[in-house]
Amino acid sequence: MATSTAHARTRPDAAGDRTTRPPVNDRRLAVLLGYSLRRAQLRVFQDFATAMADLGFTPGQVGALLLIESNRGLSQSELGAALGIDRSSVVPLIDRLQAMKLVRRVVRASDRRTNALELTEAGEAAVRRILPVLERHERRIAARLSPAERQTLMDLLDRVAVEQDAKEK
Amino acid sequence: MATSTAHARTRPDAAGDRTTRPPVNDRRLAVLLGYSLRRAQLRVFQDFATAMADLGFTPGQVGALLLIESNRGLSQSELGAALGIDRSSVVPLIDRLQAMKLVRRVVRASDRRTNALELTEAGEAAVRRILPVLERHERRIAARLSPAERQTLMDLLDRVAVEQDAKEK
DNA sequence: GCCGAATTGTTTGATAGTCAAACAGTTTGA
DNA sequence: TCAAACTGTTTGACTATCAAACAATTCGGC
Repeated sequence: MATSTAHARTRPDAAGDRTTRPPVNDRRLAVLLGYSLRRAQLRVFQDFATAMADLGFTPGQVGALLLIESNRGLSQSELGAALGIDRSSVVPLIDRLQAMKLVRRVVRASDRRTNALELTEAGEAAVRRILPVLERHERRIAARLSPAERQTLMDLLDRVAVEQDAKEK
Repeated sequence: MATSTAHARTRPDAAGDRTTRPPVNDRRLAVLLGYSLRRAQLRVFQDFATAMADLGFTPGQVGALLLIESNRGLSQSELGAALGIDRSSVVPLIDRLQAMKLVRRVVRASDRRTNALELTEAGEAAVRRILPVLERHERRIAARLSPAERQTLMDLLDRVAVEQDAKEK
């Protein structure tokens, strides 16, 4: 799958299926929720990543921009927690966005340890450019779902994502 | 989230919420299917990875073992395609499993280019050890779902994972 | 049969993403 | 006042991944 785009097969019939290519047997994995989850997530992420790459952004950068837009003055640690990455990983991420003139690090007088993150004018413009691309992405991946099914899916996923309440047994 | 386990906050009230810590605002992301998907997948994968680590395996190794078990004589390229990784990445994966004496590379007379992958006795024993752990993992992540809901979730996910039929517009 | 094209496994970089640990500056609470 | 905690940062290591090139082997059209 990942290589199919990289390798341009020239032979007419060898591209996908040799006369009778037996598909790989999944039976041990196919019963697992995590298996379906992984495949769906892979496809969605792929679509998301290429859609954002067209705009010149990585998925992480888009997440950061959208979170800063909705949380002006967010600190780098808070951003990292929200993105699920270490705060030391936030540094180069913001470095890059700052070099692109999309994000500012503002020193706040009330607490000189933290950097309050803000979007610049160009950053807000970038978000406005991102939103419609995001909507098209969403329509694309939910193309085979009715609105009700889409809502059901999100509800069930959120239920799965809930942390187990410290019952580790 | 990832850091919450690494950092042991000792201060009683600073652990989760300073008196009124405003939770990070998600509004732009929370409407996206991919967002729910990512969080659920992260939690499931975490559970899976730690469960398998207890057995001494990485997720990739478990996938390889289960696929070889269900497809005796699989080639490395086919395995890579099934796992969604490049065939060059399969090499060290199988190297490791072979060093553990769980997998054999068999040269087939019919095609001396390919390696037919097979489980050893120890490999089959490993699979037998893995299966119940897999079942417990599955029960854990589906704990908040009824059997019907679990089935619905898998069906919807499989529908999302379907490749878009070459309509790239 | 012959020979160019394709396939397979492999090696060798290169890249990206992540964390852990240590640090200095700053704030906080007893 | 001062030890403990928090913040951003740097550095180093590690993992996972791919791309490209290679030799050995097979295949298909002529």
